[in-house]
Amino acid sequence: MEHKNISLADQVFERLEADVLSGKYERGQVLIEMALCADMGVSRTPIREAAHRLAQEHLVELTSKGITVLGVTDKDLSDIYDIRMRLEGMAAAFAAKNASDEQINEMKEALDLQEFYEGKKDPEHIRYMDSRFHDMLYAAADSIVLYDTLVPLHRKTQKFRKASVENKSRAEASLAEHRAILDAIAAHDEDAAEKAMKQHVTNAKNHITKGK
Amino acid sequence: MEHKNISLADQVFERLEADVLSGKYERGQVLIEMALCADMGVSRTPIREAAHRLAQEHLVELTSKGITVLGVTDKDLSDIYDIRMRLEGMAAAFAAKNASDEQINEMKEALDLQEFYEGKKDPEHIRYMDSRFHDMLYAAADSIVLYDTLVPLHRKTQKFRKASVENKSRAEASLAEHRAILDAIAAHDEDAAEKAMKQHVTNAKNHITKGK
DNA sequence: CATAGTATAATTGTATACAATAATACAAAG
DNA sequence: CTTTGTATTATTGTATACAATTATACTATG
Repeated sequence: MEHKNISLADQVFERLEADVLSGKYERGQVLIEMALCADMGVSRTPIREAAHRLAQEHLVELTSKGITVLGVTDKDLSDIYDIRMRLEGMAAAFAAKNASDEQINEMKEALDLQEFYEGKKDPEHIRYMDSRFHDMLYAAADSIVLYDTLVPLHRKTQKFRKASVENKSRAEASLAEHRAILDAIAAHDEDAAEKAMKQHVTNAKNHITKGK
Repeated sequence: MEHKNISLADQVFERLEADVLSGKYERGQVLIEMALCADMGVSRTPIREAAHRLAQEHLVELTSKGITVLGVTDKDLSDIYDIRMRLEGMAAAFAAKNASDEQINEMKEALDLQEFYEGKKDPEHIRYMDSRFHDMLYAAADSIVLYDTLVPLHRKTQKFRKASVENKSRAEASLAEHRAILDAIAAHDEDAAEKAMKQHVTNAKNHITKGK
């Protein structure tokens, strides 16, 4: 892998976002800039930059007391899936229209890898390949606005997807749904792609919010 | 009006965003932090914070050369309306479900004012009341995620709405569409609200992208 | 004991100084 | 004339110093 010149601020942002999304910091907890500086071994500047970006995504709130953790509530999660139901369908339709043969092949490889890791019962990699498929699909849709809108929403659901990838039957169904979506995209059938994706996100939501 | 304790960074962000969206800075133009400091009479810290927030919204790009203006392209605009078609419909449905009587009354007052300003041929206020109606509807939908997703998209279309509010027949049609949406919300008819909103955004897109 | 007031401390907001990197101009060599 | 190497400059990234605001603890007073 290539190492890009990633700024400290970017690194802090990723780590802080991951810690909020993973639940390491719980809702209501107040983080202090200086304490984070000591934890991460950087000055306040990159910490502040990251905190402000998190605030823009409503994952934290900045007050005179410090950085209050908000995280993702059950209501947020439900709303995110409702939004994704509509927008991922749109993205799939766009991808069906615009995807190049190369992009389709790359997505197919991602799904083959997903199948491989399911055989090895490797949840970490399964989740990664799942994210990768969606990310590649967003890219194939060829819409910066759609990409910027969907990626943060998708990331916010990550900790909740853990249970799904560890559940064999849901993981298998998810793979089959991905293949159906890709088939429609490969056939450049926009309607079919949109419907298949809508069904996929609906199923994912039902599985994740079950019992909540 | 109450004066909230708005930081310099917030002020710089609003001004910079407005200048990018209004076209004062054109696409490709490179802004330098120090030059902006001199323009606005503040230090680099708030300028940097604002620039990074703009970068997160893809309105600018940060490189070693400076702050490159991206703005909103025609393709972006088209995609934004496609997204809004789906999500504003969702917001209207949510609002039909959740809006309080007080919120419905407030929206009605906003539409009455919109009608008043159309009579006075005051485009600036027409546009403001239009934004206000949509913003109140987002709030009535009672979904932070939806709100955070839609508000930036709505703001990005602002400079393109200028022509619409100055066109008498479109402005009148827009008001009638708003009233139809509000009627459905007041009746708590989710499907009707969604359909009415979808039609409204579709019409708005058709009017704005006409000839592009 | 409750409450108001005040001094202190903690925290963020802002400005500036310093470091690292990347762009640019220019000169020298082929 | 082109190209390559180098010195200089311009620009952002980062750390730190300072200011302003807000929270907190404590004391005096009723």
